Amino acid sequence: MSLSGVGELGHGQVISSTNQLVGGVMGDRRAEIVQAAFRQVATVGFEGLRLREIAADVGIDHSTLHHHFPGKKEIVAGVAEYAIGLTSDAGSAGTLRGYLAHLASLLERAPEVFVVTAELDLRARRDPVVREVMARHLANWRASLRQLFEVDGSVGDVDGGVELVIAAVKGVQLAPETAGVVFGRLAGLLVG
Amino acid sequence: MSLSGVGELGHGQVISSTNQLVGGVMGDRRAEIVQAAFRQVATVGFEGLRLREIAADVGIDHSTLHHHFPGKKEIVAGVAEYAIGLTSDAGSAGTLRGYLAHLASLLERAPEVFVVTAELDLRARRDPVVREVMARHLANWRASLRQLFEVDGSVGDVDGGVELVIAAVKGVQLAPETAGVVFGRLAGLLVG
Amino acid sequence: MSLSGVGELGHGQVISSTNQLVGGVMGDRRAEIVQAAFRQVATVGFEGLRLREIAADVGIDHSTLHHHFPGKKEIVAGVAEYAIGLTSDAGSAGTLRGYLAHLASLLERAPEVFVVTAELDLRARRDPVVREVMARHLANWRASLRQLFEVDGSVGDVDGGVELVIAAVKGVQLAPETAGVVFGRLAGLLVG
Amino acid sequence: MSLSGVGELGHGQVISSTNQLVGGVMGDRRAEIVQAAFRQVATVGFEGLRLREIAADVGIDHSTLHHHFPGKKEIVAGVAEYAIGLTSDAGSAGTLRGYLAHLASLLERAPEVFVVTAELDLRARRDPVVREVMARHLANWRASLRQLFEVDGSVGDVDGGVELVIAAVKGVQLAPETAGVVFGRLAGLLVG
DNA sequence: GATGAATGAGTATTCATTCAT
DNA sequence: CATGAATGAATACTCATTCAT
Repeated sequence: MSLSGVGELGHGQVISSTNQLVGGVMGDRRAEIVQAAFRQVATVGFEGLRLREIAADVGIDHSTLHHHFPGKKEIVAGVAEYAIGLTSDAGSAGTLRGYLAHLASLLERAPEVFVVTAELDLRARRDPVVREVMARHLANWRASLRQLFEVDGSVGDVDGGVELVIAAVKGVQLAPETAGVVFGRLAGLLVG
Repeated sequence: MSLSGVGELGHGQVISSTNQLVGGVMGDRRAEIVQAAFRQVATVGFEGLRLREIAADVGIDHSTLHHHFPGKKEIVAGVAEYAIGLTSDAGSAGTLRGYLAHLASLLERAPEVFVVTAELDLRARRDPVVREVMARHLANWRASLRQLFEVDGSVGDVDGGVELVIAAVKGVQLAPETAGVVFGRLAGLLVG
Repeated sequence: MSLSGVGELGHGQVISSTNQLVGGVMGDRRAEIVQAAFRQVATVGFEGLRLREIAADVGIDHSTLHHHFPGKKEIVAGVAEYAIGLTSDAGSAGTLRGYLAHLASLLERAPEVFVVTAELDLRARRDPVVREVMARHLANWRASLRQLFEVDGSVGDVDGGVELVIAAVKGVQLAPETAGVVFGRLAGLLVG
Repeated sequence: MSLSGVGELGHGQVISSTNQLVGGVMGDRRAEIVQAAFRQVATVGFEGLRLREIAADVGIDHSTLHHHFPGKKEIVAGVAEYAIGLTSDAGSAGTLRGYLAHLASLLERAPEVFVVTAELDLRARRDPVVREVMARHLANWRASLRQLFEVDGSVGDVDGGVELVIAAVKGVQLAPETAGVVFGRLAGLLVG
């Protein structure tokens, strides 16, 4: 994998050629809209997400959004897909310690990714589409982590370890400044 | 401690005589309103919090809310104070293992407390009043946990352990079904 | 007459023994309320007149106002009666020049009296009660002025002179800083 | 000058091509809205000005108003600009007597123009935007009148005369039926 | 007389969405 | 594709008034 893409979250840029967000190659405008929405969510949450702001950010009229997406729901779904795409490539780190270090670095470089993920976790409780996306993501995440534990030759309760890592990562999302010490302690406890 | 009060979160009930939310004994109606708002947030989030719904839940006209609270902001602040009051009595558990067991039980009995806390964590990013309440709560939480670690005679990185527990609890808030295994693993790692 | 009473417009004071505003000797509280309302109108106009502000100014609960006045309409009527009482004693000045000098002085000492009168002139267009009060006041004013013209031995169009004085006074109400020059020119033209 | 435009204040009509209210050619809808608001103010004052009524008068949904104006404040500002535009062409009358005759005629044909001006004079005390518009208008008015006095070869206190005319016009605004006699007397006194 | 709780009609404003051009 | 006009339901908040205590 590569968490490449994160670095290109700048304003107005187009995501990579792998942006198959809603079932096909996404047009430039669609990608721009999703990314603008992503930035909005990172700033004001889903609570403050406004189509007019998204449109203004992209530089088009707000009614033009409906030429690219049927409605707000679909844009939110696009944000969910996009956000998990930015964190889902966990496996390639090789070791648990490497993975945690990678996450800590990402938290520092692009904390908004984790903020949006936290927003999505909450929204998933009410929005079936987001719930489905997040469930899929969680399954992948669990599988990746289990593999990592096995590679590490970790003994003991693997399932518990996996869930603990997931919980710690989620819990650290909203307080990035504690990421270093939390991941450090976690790695110390899990892999010695 | 005692997380008493949690069990009485039922619809329309009045909280106990210790409900000193804003610096004095809160009137019955004010408490009812805050609790109704709390329930609403647990269900639809701050995103979906509507004064009309709160009023309907309490059984009064929505304009009467403004007789008790100046506006929505103050009700939200009341919810924040109320919610942290329900989880802040951590210290009395005696041991870290006991504390985690207690939290697991609470998560099962009253998961909405944790959902609201997660909502508050996100809202704190935009709402200075909520941010202040949550910061105060976090400071107390840290102090309680540090004490718990010392009582346990825990060796090693106490600060890291405290932050790890906090992160794990926050991370588990949104997936209560993993609480048992996560807390079990965590206790196993931290206190042997 | 005497425009005495103007000096007693201070906060909370009771108006003179002639305060037969709505048909009887006005109780202290009623007078306080009317005067507080008068001050409010001088500041924020009828547009911004709020019963709660009046009550707060008097120092009572806003619902208590309805023990003294049936409703807002009646308080407004009281303000109208009170305001014209403060300017209606025109005749005693002896000469037109003296009267105009007197008005200029009053405009300087208590400009709010004229502001409220202007508000009343506009409100009279929509409020029959105020209209009736102002019509009565205008009739008295005309009679007083006509007498003044006759005493002065003024020749020429007396009616025109009277109406011109009234118009000039009304026109100057909202720009008190021009009162001196306007009244000076007017006196020069009318009485040589 | 020409106070043309006044005659076209009828319901729903579009003002002439010279309606440069906010610095450019105003869209038809914006002009319609301002004119409807103007009519409302003439009838019920700023005190009774309601966006819903304006919208109903224009024949659009009340939320559509916000597509053309950010809020009520801006509509009020538009009314101020519009109203002074209807009376600001004073200078072209040639003589003071001609000017006063013109005003008397206008007062008879379109008294609402003067009612709104009186409302604006009062509102200017609380609304900075309106205050600025009215101050500008007053300065122009004074300059026009001074010019008129000079053309007439008027002797004596020109400034006093100008202020007296202004006061008389303002004072007559609320009692149009006295306009004839007041202006007649005024002309008699000022230009013999 | 006085108070606090409650009401309900009303008020500007917001916002996703639709539609004709 | 894109725009601007328009919509209508929703939203927090206001305020005079009523009523039980």
